[in-house]
Amino acid sequence: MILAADFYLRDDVVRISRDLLGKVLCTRVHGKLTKAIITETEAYAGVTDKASHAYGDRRTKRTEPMYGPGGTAYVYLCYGIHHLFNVVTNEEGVPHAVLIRAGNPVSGLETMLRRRNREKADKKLMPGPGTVAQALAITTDMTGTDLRGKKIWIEDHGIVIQESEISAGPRVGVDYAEEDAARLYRFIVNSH
DNA sequence: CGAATGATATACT
DNA sequence: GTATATCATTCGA
Repeated sequence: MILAADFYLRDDVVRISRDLLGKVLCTRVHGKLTKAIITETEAYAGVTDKASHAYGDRRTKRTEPMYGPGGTAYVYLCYGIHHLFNVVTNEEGVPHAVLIRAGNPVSGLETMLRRRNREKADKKLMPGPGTVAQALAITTDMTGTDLRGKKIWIEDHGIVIQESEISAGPRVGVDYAEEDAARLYRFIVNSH
């Protein structure tokens, strides 16, 4: 079943990041259906978080989707090469988001392998946020679209991740964020 | 370890 | 309008 709006509209982005572990991210691009279970996430807590693009209420054309209602996609190009996919949370006007950092294939494996230019499904299939987006063909033209659309959506397969299987840690690649860089906003499912 | 690579934000003219 | 610094990274040595 597809995740309902009230899942995204809650006001605790850190809690939503943790709850997204075990959910299934799905895309249908060029007629190809691909699904991946989410195994790693990071929370970005809006205007007060120095690691967030929306820190200091910097509302620009790029960050605009984060100001939309929870359940919207925020995709942008990083380092000129990689598309990074985020789930917008909280009510409209509050720019909270969750970065999807890693996943495991559920279906459409052949398509993902081809997109990633790999032979076998190994640990290098989706080890980071850029590669997840590449495997699922997520691009910036999906930014601002609803996560219950025809091209991209998130399903709940009833998979329950126990607290004991989750590790929390500091976020990656945000050294510039000073004291906010140390926050435990990253969640990983063990057995990666 | 370090190059690749381009959109975007910001600070100029 | 034009210029330039800066990235929520990846891959191959």
